[in-house]
Amino acid sequence: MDDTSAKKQEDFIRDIVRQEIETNRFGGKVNTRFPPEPNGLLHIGHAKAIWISFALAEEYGGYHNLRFDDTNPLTEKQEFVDAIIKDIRWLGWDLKERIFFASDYFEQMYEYAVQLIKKGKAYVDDSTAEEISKNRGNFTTPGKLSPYRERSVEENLDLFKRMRDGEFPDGSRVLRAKIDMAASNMNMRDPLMYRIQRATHLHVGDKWCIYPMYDWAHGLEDSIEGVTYSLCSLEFKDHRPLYDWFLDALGIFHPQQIEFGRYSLTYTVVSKRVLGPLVDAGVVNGWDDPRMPTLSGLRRRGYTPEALKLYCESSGVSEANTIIDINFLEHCLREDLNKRAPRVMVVLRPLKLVIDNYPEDQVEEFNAVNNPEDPAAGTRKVPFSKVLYIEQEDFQEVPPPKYYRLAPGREVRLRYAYFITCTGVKKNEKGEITEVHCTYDPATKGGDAPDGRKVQSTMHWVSAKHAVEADARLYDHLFTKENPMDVEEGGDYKDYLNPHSLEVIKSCKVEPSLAKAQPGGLYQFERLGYFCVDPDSSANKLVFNRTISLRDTWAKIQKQQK
RNA sequence: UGGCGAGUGGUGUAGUGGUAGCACAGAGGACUUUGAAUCCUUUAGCCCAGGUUCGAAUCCCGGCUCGCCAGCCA
Repeated sequence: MDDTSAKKQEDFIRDIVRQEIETNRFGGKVNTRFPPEPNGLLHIGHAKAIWISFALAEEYGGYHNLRFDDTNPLTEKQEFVDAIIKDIRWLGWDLKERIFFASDYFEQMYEYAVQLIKKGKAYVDDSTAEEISKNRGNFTTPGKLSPYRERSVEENLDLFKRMRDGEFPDGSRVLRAKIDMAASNMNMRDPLMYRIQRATHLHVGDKWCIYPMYDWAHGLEDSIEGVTYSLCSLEFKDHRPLYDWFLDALGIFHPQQIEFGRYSLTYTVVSKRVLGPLVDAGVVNGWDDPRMPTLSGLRRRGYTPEALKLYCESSGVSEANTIIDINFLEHCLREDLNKRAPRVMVVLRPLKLVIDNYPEDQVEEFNAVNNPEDPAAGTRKVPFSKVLYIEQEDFQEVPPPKYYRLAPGREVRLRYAYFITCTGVKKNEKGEITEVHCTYDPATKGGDAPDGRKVQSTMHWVSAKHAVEADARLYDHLFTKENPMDVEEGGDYKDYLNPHSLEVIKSCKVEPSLAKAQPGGLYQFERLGYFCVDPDSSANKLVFNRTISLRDTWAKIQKQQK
């Protein structure tokens, strides 16, 4: 990733790393990893977790591995491997060749397990799953020792080999570490290391019928890869003693696990358990629906990797689980989009505007600035004629207080074109306004009055006969409640789904320069917001997603007036 | 009612024994050919109670609140 914007990062993890560099614990090396299980798509929370690990290694010149923690073949799929790699690359991380699979270490893990058995620190248990669960005890009661706990090393070795060789049915035996059935930390009550599970593995096929458990496998994977700092979320804090125990028992390279808080966003939920049903029920249009917090959803929505990076690095790292105000994410988005998005004029809800004193067949072209934040973006020509479209919201027959836009008798500026003065309206039989009529002042060509008079408002417009039609999809938060998971008695999170999270507007009028817009293209529709071209667009129909609106002071005033 | 962790403005974070700072959000204003952007001003905070100290957000002690943990999931 480019780090032109990188500022000095300070957090408790970097404090630890800095201290350990001074004490030379790892010879100055800072290597990290991001270890997803390929059983789902990455979301905004993962983007932050990836940033925490990868940016740290990058700062210290270490490597950052992507390692698929593929120890449970029942839930894992190749499509997720592919999607995860795509998402991480999209975020801007250079993975180089450093993409690994836990399953590549299965043989080595097996050898390590044999070592533990030989040291008398692991045993094969023939108990059923229920027995093991029951004998584990609970928070206040110690567990009971398994009747198989004192088997001889020879018997354990033999049984474990035969587990691997497929002599026993699924679930009939497990390999467990011999630690302490009375430990207050449940993870230390003789945790399982291997289970028998016949399933075709996405990466190693049918080679194995025993699969390692997370706690056993994870430290080994880190150790084998030379990861120095194994960063994970808070819920693994209780697992660290076990992580350490395995590595110490084996006497192999021992990385440092450090846990950080999970990050959530207001008006959002990232859990598969919640999002899955919404996808299945068609509440959203798939995992990459622009309302989804998945990286594929954010990408389709128009989020940029740079905006996400800004969000990750400026939202802090701590040991508390937090819910970050989604306003902050959106602020980061606007920050980036403002700098990069070309400006363009689009009328979402058209209202016909006729300039009565403008010559019938005349067409003029005005120069429009592509991006005031970036002079290098240049200018473009925008055609102007007698009949235009303006935004319905930009005209009020009876203007409310503080309304600056067009109203009968009022003069406003049409951006880059002329000052116009409203002379009247035409209505249909239902009394709805169908046309607004006005006159223009030829002396204000380009948008400046030679006599220095001012107008209160500048409005966007599109020439009717040059307009291209497009659909616009306007998005809002998926949920109406800050924390949708904080449900009231008898309710559930579905009660907080936002019924207005998607609004589709047909037949918007866009300026002709947009005719050649390509999927993924990002624009600022002046005065409206940032939009991107959706992949649903075709040669004869443009579809735009509203990525995020512009900050809207007028909307705020209107709210106050209510 | 066991273990582990966390509590600083509304939100997120800095501060590690010496004037509680930053960002977002909120409020007000300047500027403006986007009611955008930009700029300025401003509201608002150390979970509670003891103790140590000249001095405590920081150290000690007790309490409270929140989160996580009893998968052959990760």
